[in-house]
Amino acid sequence: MATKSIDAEWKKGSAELLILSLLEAMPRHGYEISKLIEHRSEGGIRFHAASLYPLLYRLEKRGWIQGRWVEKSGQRRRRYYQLTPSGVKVLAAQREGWQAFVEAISRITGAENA
Amino acid sequence: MATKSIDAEWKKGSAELLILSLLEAMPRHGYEISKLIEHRSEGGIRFHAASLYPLLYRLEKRGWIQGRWVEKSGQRRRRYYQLTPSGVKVLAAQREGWQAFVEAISRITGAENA
DNA sequence: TACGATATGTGGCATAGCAATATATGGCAA
DNA sequence: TTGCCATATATTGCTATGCCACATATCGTA
Repeated sequence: MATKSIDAEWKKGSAELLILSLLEAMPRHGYEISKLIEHRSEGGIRFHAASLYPLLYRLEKRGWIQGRWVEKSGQRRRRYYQLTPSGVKVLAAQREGWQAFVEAISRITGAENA
Repeated sequence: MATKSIDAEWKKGSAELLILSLLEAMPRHGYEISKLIEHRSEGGIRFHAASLYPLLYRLEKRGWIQGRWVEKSGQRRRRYYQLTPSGVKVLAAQREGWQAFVEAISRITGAENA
């Protein structure tokens, strides 16, 4: 139970919001993003490489994030992504959308006394 | 904008929670469920027939809901679904899981000052 | 040498949403 | 009487996407 995700299904769709949010403050690379999500959710939400990297390419292709390779001696090359101006706008819209969605779910699942 | 879903992606996975919640108080049929969700979310969340009916079959197959045909003169036959004891337990677990998920998302997307 | 952590990448399968389409009934308007 | 809309359930086929398993590559440590 503790090794499993909170719910694999619910992770879908929220992935973009999570990644864009984490890139808001500073550029980060893929592995860092996956570890951050894992730690902050206390292991509840986990991104697999096979989901994360293709998603990063999609976000970059849409122009929401911009990646650049950083090579430092003593470590494998990393691709750091940062939010583009377009990505900042999308993030704001997604935050609003997420709020609205959570409220809608709340109204539907909790209004059984109506 | 108003004709579009809040976000098609976020609907994924929450579908089961929505349906189980709506069946908690009383048995309902498919079309009724889709209309209820649409109205309570003020059009933000909408279930298409091609998603809803297969989902209802899946839930019934898993033993979480039980359907029965109701035929009344003057209207098309309807299939009313009600929660099974197993479904009640699953609903409780899904409610908890949803809460935990929303909190985890909040921690990840809002902790950029850490 | 061997293993684990870091770091990125991909082929292929399974799931699942949705557009389009179909069937069937009843009410209402042209 | 013909046509259209709302109700109500159902399926086919396309597409998007998550994940298992595997691969590549570097570094530290035992």
